[in-house]
Amino acid sequence: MSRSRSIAVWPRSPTRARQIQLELAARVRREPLRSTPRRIAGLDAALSTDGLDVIGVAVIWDLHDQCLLEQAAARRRLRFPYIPGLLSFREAPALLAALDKVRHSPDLLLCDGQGVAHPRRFGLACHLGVLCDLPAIGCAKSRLIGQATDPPPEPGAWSLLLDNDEIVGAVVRTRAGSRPVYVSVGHRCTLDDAIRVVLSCCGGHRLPEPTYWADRLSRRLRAGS
DNA sequence: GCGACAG
DNA sequence: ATCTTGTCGC
Repeated sequence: MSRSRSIAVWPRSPTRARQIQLELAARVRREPLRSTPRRIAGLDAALSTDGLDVIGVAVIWDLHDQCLLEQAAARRRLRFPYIPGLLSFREAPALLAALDKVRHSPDLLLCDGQGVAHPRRFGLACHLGVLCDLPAIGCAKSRLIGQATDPPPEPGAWSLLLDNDEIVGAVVRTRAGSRPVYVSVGHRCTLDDAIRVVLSCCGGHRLPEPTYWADRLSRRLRAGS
């Protein structure tokens, strides 16, 4: 029961990977969310202790009841090096495999990485969103591209992330006293939707609950192997 | 050539 | 991501 289409391609060379990004970037849709998402999939990855595998984790967070419904993980051999701008070719295979193991179908994907706040407007969240044909949001812990002023110190405050004159995302303060997070559209939603969703599931942590729990589980699994 | 650079 | 001790702050 694969949730992603069979259009996935996993190149070995950086050049081919960038070419694929340019092709798939044309499929990214920035449009209003059709309905309020309830089941949010939180995605994150960790490396195995030996550094040979990627451990992908997918958790399902119920935004209505504010609780964790399910969690799943998948381990895949690393087949691509880490190169800024090409992160998805390294983590996506394991994340998609983890997503396929989850029983509750998610309404939206919340990823630990960028969406369109990317050199070719195709970060991890766009890649996963397009392959699964689901609304997706990128919520990264640091910046890849773009400039922004520091958002005010109050939780909920944010400032636009600009790449020249283009709006590529927002720098959002999810918690007082903590560094802000970088939010951007992954697929099938607007930047306002993305900011709203991220803020709606931030329960006291810097990271939104879905991503927070996925991160926690991935580290736990790493420690146990 | 130099600096930047998700995880 | 991962490696790592102490240390500043609430």
